[in-house]
Amino acid sequence: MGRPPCCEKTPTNKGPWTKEEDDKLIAYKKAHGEGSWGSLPKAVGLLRSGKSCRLRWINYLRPDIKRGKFTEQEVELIIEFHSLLGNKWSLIAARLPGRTDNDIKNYWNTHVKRKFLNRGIDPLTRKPLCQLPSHPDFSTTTNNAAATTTTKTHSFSAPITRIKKEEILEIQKPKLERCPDLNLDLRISPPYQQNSATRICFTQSPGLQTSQNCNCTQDIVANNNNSNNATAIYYDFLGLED
DNA sequence: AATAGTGCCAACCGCTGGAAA
DNA sequence: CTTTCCAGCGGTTGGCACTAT
Repeated sequence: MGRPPCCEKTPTNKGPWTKEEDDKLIAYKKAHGEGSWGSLPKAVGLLRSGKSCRLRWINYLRPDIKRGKFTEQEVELIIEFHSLLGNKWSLIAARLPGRTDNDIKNYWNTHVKRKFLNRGIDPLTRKPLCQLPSHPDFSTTTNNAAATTTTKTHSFSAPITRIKKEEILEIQKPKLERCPDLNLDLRISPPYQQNSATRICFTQSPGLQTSQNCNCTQDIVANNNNSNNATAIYYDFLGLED
């Protein structure tokens, strides 16, 4: 019953790839392009699983892979996209040409994450560690209702808390003081708006030049002149507005 | 020079969702 | 509808390279 396997299950090699294995895989991909990873090892003559071949190709052998250190610009983008997308490494990688999800994940875990932790900031929530339930100091900060509420709803509605770019870059310098007096809530879903006429301006999302592409300001003026109460709300997705 | 500690990254593991039978 | 396979993804690990003592 069910779908038959596309290929035989044979014992496979594990561990680091040899030059010969790489060459075989590259030659096959050059000749055949995209194909079934399941049947590829047998076709190529490799004692590897299709999964292993796919990983090796995507993370290392692909011709468009960019190797070497991440530039400052790339690091900024990673931080920005991570604040927006979370640990969706493949989505972040799709926005950084030549970089793989594995690369980005490794870079995040070995560089950026530690820098957040050094500053006493939870890398995932951007909240001070002392405000997290698992933190020893948490009980001392939970005396008010706001502190005890764990918000799982993410919204772009203002007021959005901002992490300034300088703030993030500053993370590279380890500091001793912890739990800075910052509200670092991340809000990433469209807001609920009672007023259906309210519009959202997305032009401050990465890659768009606000001044060139956004005409919300003019619209507001026009709408106000027409006295129909419509408003445009600006959301800085990543809280990085200077 | 030897050893221990740390950082980095390639590769593996396990899970999930979609497609096929 | 159920079962199975496969591709893709995120988390984790093993081992090499480098640095500090």
